[in-house]
Amino acid sequence: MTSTAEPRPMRADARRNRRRVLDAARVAFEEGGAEVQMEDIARRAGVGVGTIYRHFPTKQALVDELIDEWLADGAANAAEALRIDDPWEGLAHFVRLSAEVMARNRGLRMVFGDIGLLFDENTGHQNRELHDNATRLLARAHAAGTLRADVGLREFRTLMCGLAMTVSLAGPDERRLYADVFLQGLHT
Amino acid sequence: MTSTAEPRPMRADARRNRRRVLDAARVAFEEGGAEVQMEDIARRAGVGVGTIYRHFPTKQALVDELIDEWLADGAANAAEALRIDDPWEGLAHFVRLSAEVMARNRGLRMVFGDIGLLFDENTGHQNRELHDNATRLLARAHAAGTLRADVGLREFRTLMCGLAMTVSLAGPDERRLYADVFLQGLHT
Amino acid sequence: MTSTAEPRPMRADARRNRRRVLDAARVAFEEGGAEVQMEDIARRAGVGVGTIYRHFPTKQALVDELIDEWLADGAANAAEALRIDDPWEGLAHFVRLSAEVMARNRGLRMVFGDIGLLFDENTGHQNRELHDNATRLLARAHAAGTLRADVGLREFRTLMCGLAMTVSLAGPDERRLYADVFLQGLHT
Amino acid sequence: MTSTAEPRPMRADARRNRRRVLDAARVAFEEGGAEVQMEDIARRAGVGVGTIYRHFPTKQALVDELIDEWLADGAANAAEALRIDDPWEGLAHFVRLSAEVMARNRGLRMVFGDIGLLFDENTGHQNRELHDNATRLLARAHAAGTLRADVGLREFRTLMCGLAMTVSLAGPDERRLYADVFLQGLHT
DNA sequence: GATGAATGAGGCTTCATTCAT
DNA sequence: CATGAATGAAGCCTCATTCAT
Repeated sequence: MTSTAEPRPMRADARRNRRRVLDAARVAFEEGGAEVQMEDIARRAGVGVGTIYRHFPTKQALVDELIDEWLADGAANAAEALRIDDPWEGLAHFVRLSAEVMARNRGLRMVFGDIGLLFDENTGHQNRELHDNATRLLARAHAAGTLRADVGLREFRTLMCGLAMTVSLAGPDERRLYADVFLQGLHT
Repeated sequence: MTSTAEPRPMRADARRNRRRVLDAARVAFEEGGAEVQMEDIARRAGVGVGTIYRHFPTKQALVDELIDEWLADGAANAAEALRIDDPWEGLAHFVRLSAEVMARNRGLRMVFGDIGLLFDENTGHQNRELHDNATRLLARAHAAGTLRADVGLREFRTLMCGLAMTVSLAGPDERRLYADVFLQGLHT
Repeated sequence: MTSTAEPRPMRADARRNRRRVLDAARVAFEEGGAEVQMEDIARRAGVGVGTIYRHFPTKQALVDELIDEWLADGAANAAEALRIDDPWEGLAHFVRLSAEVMARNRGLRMVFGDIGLLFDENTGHQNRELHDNATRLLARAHAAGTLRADVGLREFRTLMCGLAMTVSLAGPDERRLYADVFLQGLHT
Repeated sequence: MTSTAEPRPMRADARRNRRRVLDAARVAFEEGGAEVQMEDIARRAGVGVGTIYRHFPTKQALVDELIDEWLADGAANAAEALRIDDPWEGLAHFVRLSAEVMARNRGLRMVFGDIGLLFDENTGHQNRELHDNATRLLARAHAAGTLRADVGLREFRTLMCGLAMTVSLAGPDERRLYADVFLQGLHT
C-alpha cells in the first residue's frame, strides 16, 4: 500500500531498527514457532517493545510484512527463472530457488500452520508480479509439453505449499533432492 | 484396588462422551486452527469443560490422543496396503489412503504447524506398527526397482508431510491428483 | 443441633460410612493441609464423593463436625480434670490432655489457619460444657493462688491456641515438654 | 547484557509499585486469609494484575518475598537484642520485638496455616543471620543459667510458632502479656 | 443408598498493546 | 524517538457440588 507518495524519508537509525525487527522476527518465528512473543522479538532485535510498535501497529502487521517480503522474493525468483529460455529448466530453476526461500521462511509457515491461507483470496497477500510470472512460467512449460496438463496455477500453488512443508523439515543439503522429486512429479 | 490392575471398563455414557469430545476436537481444530479454546470444544461436544478434563488432563493430552488415532489409522492403512502383492501398487495404495487420513486430520497439522515434529524422536508419537509396515512397503518397492533409491524411510516421511499439507488445502476430489503427482515423483 | 428428636436410627452401614468419612477427613486434612479435595477424602474413606454428600451437605459441614468432635473431646477432658482435687494438678492435667487432642487435630488447624476463629462468637462453635468446665478449672486455680491472676478464660484460650500450634509442630514425645513450658508460664 | 550482571537499578515508579504490591499483599492476606485473590491484591495496591506478575512470577513468589522480609526483620531484631549485655534481657527483648513482627505478619501465618513449615529444611526460607543470632542469644542465656536447659534452638523455634499464633489472635496491648507468659515459661 | 461422571463458576497466569518516563 | 513498566481481557485448568446410572 506504500507504493508511491512516500510520507517521509525516515531517519537512518529508524530504518535500521525496522530492518532489525524484521530480521529478528523471522529468526524468532523460526525457532519459537507461532507462539513467539513480542518481547522475544524485541529482545532479539535489541530494542524495546515500544520500538516495534512504532514501526508496526500490530503483531499481525509485522507478520504481514514478512510475508510480503517472502512473496517479493518469490516474484524476483520467478523473474530470474523467466530469463532462462528452456521452459522446463526455467520452471525447475524457479522451484529450486523457491525451495530456498520457503526454507528460510519456515517460521512463517508455522505461524500460520497453513501456508495456503497466505495465498488465499481473503488475505491481503497477493503479489501481482509473482502471480503473473508464475503464470507465464507454467504457460511456457505447458506449451512445450513438458508440464502435466492437469496442473494449472492453482494446483501448482497447492503443491508448492507441500514442498514448503517438506523443505522446511529438511536440512539444507536435502532440499535439492526434494525439489527434484517434486519436479519429476510434475513432468509429463 | 481391582487386584490385577484392570483398566476399568468405563461406564457407557463416559465412553460415549470421550468419543464425542475427540470428534468435536478434531472438527474444532480443523475450523479454528491451533487456537481453538477448550470451551469451544466442550460446546461442540455438548459437554462442560470439566468433562473434557475428566478424560484428558490437558489440552495437549487431547491433541496427543488425536495424533495417536491418526497414526493408528496410518498403521492400519499400511497393513492393508501390504496385502496387495504388487509392490508399487501397494505403496500407491498406502499413499492414497494416507491422503484421506491426512486430509481428515488437517486440523491437527495446523495445531502443530509442523507435522514433522510429530514424528520426531523427542515426542512420544511413534507408532511401531506404522513404522514397521512402512519400512516393509518401501523395501518391497526398492527390491522391485520401482521406487527411487534415494528415497528411504526418512525422506518418504518428510515428503509425506508435504503431501499432508497439500491435500489438506485441496478439496476431496483433488486428492487423487495430488497423490498421483506425488507417486510419479517417487517412481524410478 | 441434633440434641433430641433423632430423625431416624440410621442403618448400621450408613453410620459406619459416616464414621469412616470423618476419620478419613481428619487424616486427610492432617496430611494435605487446607486444600484437600473431597475426592481425596472419599478415596481414603473408600467411598464415592456422593456418599460424603449424603452425610454432610457441604465440605464446611464436614469440617464443622470434626470441630465439634474436637470440642467435645475437650469438654470430656475438662470434666476428667475437674475430678482431680488439687486445682493446679487439675489444670495441668487438662492442658496435657488437650495437647494430645490438639495434636491429633492438627489438620483442622491448618484448614483454618487460625484456630482462634473457631472459638469466635460468630462461628457456631461453642461447646457450653467445655466453656463451663474450663471456667471452673481456672477459677479453682485462681482461688488457690497458683494461676497468674492476669490470665482469665479469654487469655487462657488464646494461649491454648498457641500451644495447639506448637504441639502440632512437635513429635509425640515432645508434647510433654511444651505442655510443661506452657504451664510454667501460667504459674504464679 | 550489562557486562558485570548489575541487578539493574529499576525505575523509580517500578520500585514504588513493587513496594505497594508487597504492602497490599500483607494487608490482604491478613484480612482475607490464604484465599485472597491476585485481583484483590492488585486492586488494593492500585495496580493491574499484570503489574504484580511483572514483579513476582507467581502468587507463591509474592508470599515468599513477604516471608523473607519477615525473617529479615527477625534477624535485625535478634541483632539488636544481642547488643543488650544481660543475656536474659537480650532474649526477652528479642521475644518482645518478635511478637510485634509476628503480629504484623499474621496474614502470612494464615496463608501457610503452619508457620513451622516456613522454617523447614525443605523450604527455601532460611535466614542465616537470624539463625546465627538466635543461636547466640540462646547460648548466652544457657551459659548464664537463666534459660531452661531442655529448650534448644529447635524447641525455641517451635515455641515461637506458638507465640506467633497467640499474638496474632491478640490485640496490640495484650502482646506484652503473652510475651511475658512465654518468657516465664522459658526461665529456669 | 452408593457411585463416580458431569458441571461450570472462578482462580491463576499470559501476553498483545498502551503509555508514562 | 526509545524504553520497558503497566494494563486487563482472555485462556487453561480446578474442584465443590449435582445428578444420572
